[in-house]
Amino acid sequence: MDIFLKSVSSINDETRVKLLKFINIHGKCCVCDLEHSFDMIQSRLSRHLKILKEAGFLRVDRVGRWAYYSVRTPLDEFRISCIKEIMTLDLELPNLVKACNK
Amino acid sequence: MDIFLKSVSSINDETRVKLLKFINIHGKCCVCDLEHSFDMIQSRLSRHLKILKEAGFLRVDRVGRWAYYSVRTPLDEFRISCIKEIMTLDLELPNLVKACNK
DNA sequence: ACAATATATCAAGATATCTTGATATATTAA
DNA sequence: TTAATATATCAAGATATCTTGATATATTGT
Repeated sequence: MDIFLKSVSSINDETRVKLLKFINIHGKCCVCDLEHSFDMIQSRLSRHLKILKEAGFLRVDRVGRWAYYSVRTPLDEFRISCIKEIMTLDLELPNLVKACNK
Repeated sequence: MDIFLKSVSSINDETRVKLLKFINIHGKCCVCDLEHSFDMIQSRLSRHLKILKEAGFLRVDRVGRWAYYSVRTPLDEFRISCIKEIMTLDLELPNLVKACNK
């Protein structure tokens, strides 16, 4: 039950649904690109990414000072169906802005 | 997005997940049977059933003074996958107690 | 019409979640 | 080693959700 509720509560937020869809579309994204794409305060973004990660939707790869978030794979059937449903939603997503000094 | 978040938030609660599974197992249940099965205060139960109904998971049929809640059908794919996942969860559900004067 | 039963709704306190700004940590460049 | 960049975490206020108890509504039986 706890794991189920963790998955569900992680997508019970407009910001995180948009982030998840955005990352699913663009693939691996570093935090600062997301920060600038979404024009979102960094602490807020970091928190939302952590929640999606701990819920099993995202993974992080750390390279140097960067953290790259991407959709975890393989995903179980339920999380796949959640992402599938999120992909059908008509959301206003920002354009990808490359902003950090890589 | 709003409809999606309504569905998701409706199953983002342990009580409602249990109710939904219970009703899916037993079929049509009236409020007072649920009330006694779950040993739950009536106002609380009524509120949770309303949330599941408005989220599209349940329907109500009123017969005389009784309200029977059952899983709505047909359900879209996403809600089906939610219920499917909930059915796999190892939850402690109460026994069905028939308690009203029908 | 009156009482009893079944259900729904409301108000208020308790609890959880979200946002922001400040600060901490870790890596790289100079 | 110092400064700058990228990311994470914490504390506190703002907002939303849950629970309870009281009350409202609607139906049935007498």
